Amino acid sequence: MESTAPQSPAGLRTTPSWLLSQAASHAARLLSEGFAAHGLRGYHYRLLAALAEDGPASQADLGRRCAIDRSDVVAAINDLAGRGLVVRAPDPADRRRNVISVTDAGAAEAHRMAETVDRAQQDLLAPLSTRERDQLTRLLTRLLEHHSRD
Amino acid sequence: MESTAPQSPAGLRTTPSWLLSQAASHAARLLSEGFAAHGLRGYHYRLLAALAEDGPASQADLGRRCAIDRSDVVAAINDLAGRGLVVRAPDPADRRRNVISVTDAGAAEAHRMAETVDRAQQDLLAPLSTRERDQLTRLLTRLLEHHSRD
DNA sequence: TTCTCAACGTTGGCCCAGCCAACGTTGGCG
DNA sequence: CGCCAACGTTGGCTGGGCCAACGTTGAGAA
Repeated sequence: MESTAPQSPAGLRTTPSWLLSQAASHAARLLSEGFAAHGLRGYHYRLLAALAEDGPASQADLGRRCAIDRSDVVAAINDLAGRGLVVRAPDPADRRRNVISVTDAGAAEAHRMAETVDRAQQDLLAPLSTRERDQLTRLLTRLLEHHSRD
Repeated sequence: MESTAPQSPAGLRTTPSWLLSQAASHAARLLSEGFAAHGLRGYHYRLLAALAEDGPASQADLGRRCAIDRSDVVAAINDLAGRGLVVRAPDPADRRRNVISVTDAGAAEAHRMAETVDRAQQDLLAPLSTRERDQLTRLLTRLLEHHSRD
């Protein structure tokens, strides 16, 4: 009885929602292992990448761009600023706001982390051919488009 | 500038791991909304379904079958037993163990919840054709097979 | 102008899922 | 008999996400 697979009930195991959640959890593990090597987490990268791509922004803006609650942005920016990857400065034009900008070190780190992310994708998709990867991406994109009509 | 999508940096938005996690989170939301109508949660259903499918088992066994930590099984079985969906009895053959069995009410509830799960799959996959659903399932299964070589 | 209301950053807290350590109890094997 | 493993149970920790409240600041209405 030392059988192999300790998974869920058969009924669930073949269910698309279950497959999705399992696959997502493998992906998350790969990613967070990669991020850990940088001493950072997923949301740090999201913020850093958003800043590197679209330029400086207020914390609230950043939160909206990255779908991170503004209260959580505070702590994450503290971390990034503490490492010199990002600078927090009061906005002279609106004293309610802080302007967050990437430093050179931050841009470099963002670039390195992007490579880490790429490697994780390779690992994740290893068993699939290029064509199949495209298929998967296309299907998932269709799903998301449909389900994010607000 | 009231633009529509408040998502992640462009670099991530097209990344398979990101697509997966987003799709999985939609799926999880659909499922947990469905489960909420039964006053239960996902892990309750996993346990109940495993019991209904494969018959009575000890808590440790159940945990292994469903990939739920044995400490979490305790509370979940408490809930299920409190609702009369399940019975916890000492195993006469091994006094370390409890034997958990579904009651008739439990079997009925499991059946109803399975229908709820089915509906959630329909909602989730609504934008895809039958053929595409099969493709998606096949691709995800391949991914999981590859990544769960222990 | 003054009043009112919204947005900002920040603190603190809650919830959910998953994981792990520890304990006393019990069984099986050397 | 003695040791070790498995059991159920308690308690606690982590990571991620969400929400409420507060004092500050800006902007539009009366």
